[in-house]
Amino acid sequence: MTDDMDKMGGRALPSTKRSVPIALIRAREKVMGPIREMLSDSGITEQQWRILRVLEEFGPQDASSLAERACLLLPSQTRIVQTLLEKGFVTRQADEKDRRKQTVAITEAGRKIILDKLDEAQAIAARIEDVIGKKRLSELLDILDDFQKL
Amino acid sequence: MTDDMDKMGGRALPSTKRSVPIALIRAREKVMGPIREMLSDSGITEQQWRILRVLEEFGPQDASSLAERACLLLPSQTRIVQTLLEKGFVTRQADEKDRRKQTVAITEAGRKIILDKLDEAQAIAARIEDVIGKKRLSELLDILDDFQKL
DNA sequence: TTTATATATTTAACATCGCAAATATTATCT
DNA sequence: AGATAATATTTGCGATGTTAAATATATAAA
Repeated sequence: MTDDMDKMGGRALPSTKRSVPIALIRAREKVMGPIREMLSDSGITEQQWRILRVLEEFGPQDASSLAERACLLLPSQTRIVQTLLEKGFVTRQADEKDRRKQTVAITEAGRKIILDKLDEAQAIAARIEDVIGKKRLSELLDILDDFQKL
Repeated sequence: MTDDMDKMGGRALPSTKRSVPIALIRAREKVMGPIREMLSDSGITEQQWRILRVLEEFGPQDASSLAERACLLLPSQTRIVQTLLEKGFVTRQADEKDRRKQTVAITEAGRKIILDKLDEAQAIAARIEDVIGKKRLSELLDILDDFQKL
C-alpha cells in the first residue's frame, strides 16, 4: 500500500500520469506546437484559423453553428469574429428572416490565408499520421467521439 | 471531386469533423464539465485542482517540475500558485541550495480540499470508464502518450 | 575575481476561456 | 394587441493561455 493510499484511507484517484484530462491537454499542446508555428507569421491565432477553416468547409452560417463546429464558446467567438472582421477575413450580417441571427462568411482575403498555409498544414497532418499511425489515429478519433456521450 | 477540392486544386485538408486538435478540445470539454461542476462550490478552478493533485501525489517540488506534471505553462502557474497561497492551500519557499528555485508544497487545508472531493472525483472517473470502456480508455491514454514524440 | 553565459522564475501584455448578466428579436399565450 | 416566455447574440468580469521581456541566481570562462 502506498503512502497516498494510507492518507486516503485505502482509496485513491488515478495517478495524474494516467489522468484523462491531463493526457488530453498534453496531447493537444504537442499537436498545436507546429500549427502555431505555421500561423505565427500570419498574425492569425489558432482559434481564428479554426473559424476560417469551418467557414471555408461549411460556407456562410450563423454564429451558433459556427461556434459548435469550431468548438468555441459563443462569447469567445463573438470577440474573435470581431477581430477577423477588422482584419477583413470575414463578413457578418444579420439574417433576413431572423434578425437575432448573425450570418458569418469568409472573404477572399480569408480564403487566401488558408490557401497560403495549405501545403504546410497538410505536411503537419501527414506527420501526425506518420508518427501515430493511420489506424491508431482513426481509433483515437473514434474514441474521442464517444466522449460526447458523457 | 468536392467543391473544396476544386477550390484547393485537388488538395484538401482533413475535414474539421476529423481534425485531431478539434477532437481533443471537444473531448476535453466534455470531460471537464462534471469536474468543473464538482469544484464549483469549493471556489477552486480546474487548474488549481490539478496543482493540488500533483503536489499530493509527488510531494513538495520546484516550480518547473510542478508545471510539467500539472501541464501548465510557468507564467500561468505562477499566478495560480499565488492565489493558492492566498487561500492557504500551498506554501512556497526558495530552495536552500539553489535560490533560483521555488519549492511548492501542499498544506493540510489543501489536502482537505482533495479529501472532500475524493468520492465525487472517483465517481466521475468511474463514469468515464463505464462510458468509454476500460480497454478503450487504456488504448486512448497509450495513443495520447505517443503524441509526445511529435 | 570579473565578465559572460546559462538557468529558474516572475512580470507584462494581449488573446481566449468560462460563467453570468444584459440586449435584441422572435414566438407563444391570453 | 399586449404581456410573457423563449431564442440568438453580445458584454462584463475574473482566470488562464501564450509569447516576450525582465529579474535573480548560479555556473563557466577569461
